[in-house]
Amino acid sequence: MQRGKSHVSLKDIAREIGVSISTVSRALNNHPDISPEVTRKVQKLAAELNYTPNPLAMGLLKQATRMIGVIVPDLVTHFYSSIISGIEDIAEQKGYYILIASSNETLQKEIKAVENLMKTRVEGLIVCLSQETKNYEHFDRLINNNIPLVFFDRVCRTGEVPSVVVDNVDAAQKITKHFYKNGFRRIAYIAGPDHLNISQERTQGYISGLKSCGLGFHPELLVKCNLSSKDAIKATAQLLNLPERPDAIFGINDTVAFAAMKEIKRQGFRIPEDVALVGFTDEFHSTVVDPALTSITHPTFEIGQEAARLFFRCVENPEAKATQVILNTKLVIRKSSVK
Amino acid sequence: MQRGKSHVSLKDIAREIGVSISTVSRALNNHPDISPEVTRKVQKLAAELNYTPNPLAMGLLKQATRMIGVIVPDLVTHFYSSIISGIEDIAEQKGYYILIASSNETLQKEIKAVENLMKTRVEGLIVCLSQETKNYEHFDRLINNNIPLVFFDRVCRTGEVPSVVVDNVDAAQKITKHFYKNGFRRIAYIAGPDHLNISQERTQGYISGLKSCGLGFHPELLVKCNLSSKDAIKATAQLLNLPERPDAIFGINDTVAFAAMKEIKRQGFRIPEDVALVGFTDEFHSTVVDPALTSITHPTFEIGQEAARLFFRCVENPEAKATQVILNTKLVIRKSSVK
DNA sequence: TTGAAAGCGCTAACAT
DNA sequence: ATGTTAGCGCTTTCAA
Repeated sequence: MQRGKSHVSLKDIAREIGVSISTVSRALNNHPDISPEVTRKVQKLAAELNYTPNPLAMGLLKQATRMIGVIVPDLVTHFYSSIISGIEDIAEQKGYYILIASSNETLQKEIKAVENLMKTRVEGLIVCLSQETKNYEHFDRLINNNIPLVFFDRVCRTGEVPSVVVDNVDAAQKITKHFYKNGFRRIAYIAGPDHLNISQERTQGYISGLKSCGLGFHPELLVKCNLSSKDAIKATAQLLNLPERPDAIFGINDTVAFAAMKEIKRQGFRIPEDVALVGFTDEFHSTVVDPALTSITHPTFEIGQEAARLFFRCVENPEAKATQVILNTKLVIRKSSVK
Repeated sequence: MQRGKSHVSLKDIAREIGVSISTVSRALNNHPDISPEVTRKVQKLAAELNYTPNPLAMGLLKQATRMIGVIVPDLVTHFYSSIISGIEDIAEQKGYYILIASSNETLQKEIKAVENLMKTRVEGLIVCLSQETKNYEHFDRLINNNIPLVFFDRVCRTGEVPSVVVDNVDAAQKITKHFYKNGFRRIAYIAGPDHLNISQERTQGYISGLKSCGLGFHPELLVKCNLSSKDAIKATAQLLNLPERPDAIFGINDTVAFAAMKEIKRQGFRIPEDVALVGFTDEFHSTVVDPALTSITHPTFEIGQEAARLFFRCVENPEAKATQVILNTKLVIRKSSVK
């Protein structure tokens, strides 16, 4: 068998059996007009020859590629990998494939990824914004063309675009209260860039959590970083060097939490005796580190599944109005935050 | 703009300018026959309308989809994510996209993944075998049809299929010798399934390493597991419960190394004082755990790049004979193995 | 019950 | 210098 001809087409089957291409097509689709005998013969041969319809031809004809583009800030974080698995799970059930691209946390690569994926004629996009993204023109173009689009975790344009998020305010409150209950009073928070919804919401939960515990908000205990390991270490150092050191820190996400852990240890502080730590992360790594990290765990697989479900709702009903699915997080208490 | 008509075609441009479709095609491809004026006009309009050639149409015509299928045992391990980034890096330069599938370490899903990817008409496959795979029929079908195929890390059919691996024998020897140099004498090894090349080769390196240190090989110090966390914990427990406990352990890969670390700690042993530990892993996690894990680091990104390069060699020259690229690993010494 | 023809978007051989 | 035609694989109207 030759390269480029390794796939059987309707033509091959038609020639072999001695009927027209259209008859073969109908037979394979169980069209009632075709005689049972021909249908049987065609289907038998097709099975033998391992016929599968050419998706390029179908795509061209139906103007539907059955492909979804997925853009994530990075591929090497368990958080995104796991969400992707969730998307894949639902997509597979619908006979769709996903094309994965990484923005590497930069706006420039995100724009490029949108362009490239649209070039390949994906039917739409499922996206988690890069940390740099505060300009949404590249998405507005999709919105205006009514191309299916779903955001998850880091979202924007929530009025027009369906999205999946977790209840960040609640999560951050849970953390603050947990610290309080365990005797910590100088609770610090390492946030991310202001324009990200996750950062804003968690900040809001942090502050309202402090209030409801009767603690004041001390601006010096809220530091920001750009979500990179390096910057998170700097932020942690800044906190540890305060005249009045915090006795508890929580980080906005995985990367930040682990970086904070490294820096706290490096400076010779004990966790949780000197500084308690809580992360915002998924289940995987929290138990590998030492001490095991108390953290808000995300239902990552479900986030992916929900995002995919919203996506197919868009595909099937382009007029439907944008909804937001809010999932709950869980505070899993481990050693890093209990004296 | 309507759904399903959000992409401009040659026809649209042709109609607008009042020339034929082929003229437009030629103009866009800078065909010398076309008058400079028409060429200019066409290219200008194409740019304005954001024309991009329809890859489905091109794929149909050229019988080349510019897509590569990639199958990995799982998506949530940094090792594979990082390799995928490497593949993507080269693929992007060549204008190819990759379609990622996970076998979830099962043969059944691997077969399914091969089938599905072939159905989408990827031009070929880059694969790391699932841990269950010892039957290669699903790949033989590709080989016989001369469909581009490259294996990495866990490989088979190396005579016929190009592959990228690391020097596993050497790596395992390095570990054994490192243990010896640091005063450890009862060196244990947690291997994987026998049929996997990586397991065989590392076992071989382990044994020859022992020999070259003048240590005997004690069969009870070589245990096997199926590469799952759970099984690796069992294997570790088995080692720790030996009448004569090993004073050093190395695990065949990331998952195993981390599981071993957990179990050693859980049983109350100190690392490295009671039991030293070395992992076979990539750089990312080794420094997050405590104590930091000495390990053989894989050049993951390069593995991906090399695999992609081999793939394109197949595409460009289908007759070329299968070569194997062997990359070197590095032993990075951290606290877990030095008393 | 079946076949012929058109068309999805594109290129290339073959006219003109 | 440009247009026409055929064909990549498939479905679907229209004809028979």
